Amino acid sequence: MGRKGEENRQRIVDAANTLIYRKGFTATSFADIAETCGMPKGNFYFYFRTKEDLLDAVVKDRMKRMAVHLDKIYQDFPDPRLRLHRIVNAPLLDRHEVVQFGCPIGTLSAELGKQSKTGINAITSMFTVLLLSIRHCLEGMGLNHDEAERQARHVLTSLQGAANLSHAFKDGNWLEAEIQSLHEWIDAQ
Amino acid sequence: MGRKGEENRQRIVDAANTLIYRKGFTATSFADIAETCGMPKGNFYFYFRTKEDLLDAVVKDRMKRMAVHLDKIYQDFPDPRLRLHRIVNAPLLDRHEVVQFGCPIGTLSAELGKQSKTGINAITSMFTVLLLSIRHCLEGMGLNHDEAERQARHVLTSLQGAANLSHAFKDGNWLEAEIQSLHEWIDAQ
DNA sequence: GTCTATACCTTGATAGAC
DNA sequence: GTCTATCAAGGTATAGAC
Repeated sequence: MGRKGEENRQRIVDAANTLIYRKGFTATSFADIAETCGMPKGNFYFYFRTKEDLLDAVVKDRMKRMAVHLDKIYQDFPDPRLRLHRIVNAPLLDRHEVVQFGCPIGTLSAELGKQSKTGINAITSMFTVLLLSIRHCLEGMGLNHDEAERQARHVLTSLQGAANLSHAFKDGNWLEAEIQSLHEWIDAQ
Repeated sequence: MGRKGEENRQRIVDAANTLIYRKGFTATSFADIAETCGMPKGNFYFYFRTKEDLLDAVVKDRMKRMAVHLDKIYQDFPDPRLRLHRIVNAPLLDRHEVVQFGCPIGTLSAELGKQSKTGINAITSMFTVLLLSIRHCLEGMGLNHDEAERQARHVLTSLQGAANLSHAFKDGNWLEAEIQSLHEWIDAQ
């Protein structure tokens, strides 16, 4: 596939990514995606064999973007405590979108987890990467392995719950309050 | 509508309730529901004008069941601390289902919140009822109004996050560990 | 590689016999 | 009230011209 082909493929993935986030996977149709990226839907089958294949590509793309984001934090913040502050603060950077459409990882995994779609393993691995990053920071701050794992799970749980309730109530204060608590807790460690 | 009619209506609501929980609202079709409750789908339109009307009935039914459940806890446990223990423990009673299909309130509100379905307000009110119950317990335990609200939100956030991650990872330990922490926290208040 | 046209199925919803 | 038959619309996926 040439350069032009790669570009088109990426345009499809980007449009699908946005729409799946905003409407959900089942509720997103090829017609929607075609309209958003300005391509006839017949073209999709040149790049992806099925709708699920497109979903896999979208999840891989999200995974890649998250890895880039985490890498940047790792480079910019060598200190594990400051690093952790940045990681838990990330949802607030997209506060408005989280209120409107929920957590991009959480809402998709919730939908795919009900059915037994293949994409569920991939999206869950995004949670795993986040968990490992958080645990690594906590270990760097002096917590032993078991305690770091325990607390990292608690941090991820809080973020996930706060994103969900912010979305349900359409109120960013849930997210803000919970992340504020996390910042204070980090400084107390 | 006579007794027989009420029965049939309830059978439809029950089947829809189960399927919407297991597959999601969009992914649940009238054909699915008809097969589950053993009625031709043509009948549904005698009881409900649209699929959204049926959704509203399902949410109202869930709301009613939760109210009954909470009432029972209120009668059986006059002490606010014991009461709160029971409330936060509730998800563990359906542990297996939560792992398979997620939180019945959280996953549905996540789906409906993305679209602007009318049912979103009703399902969110289930969170509100839970929040008020938790806050009421905390006030009964001596916390002042603001602090009780703050902590009640934190409790609900933890439960919601734990249910989501249990579902995503298909691992009930997330739920168990978080609820265990909540029990310990309650006893420390 | 890209596009149009369309096959084929399932969806929510309706009509009308009984 | 209950059922069968069917509708129009929209879904994924395919065929084939260019």
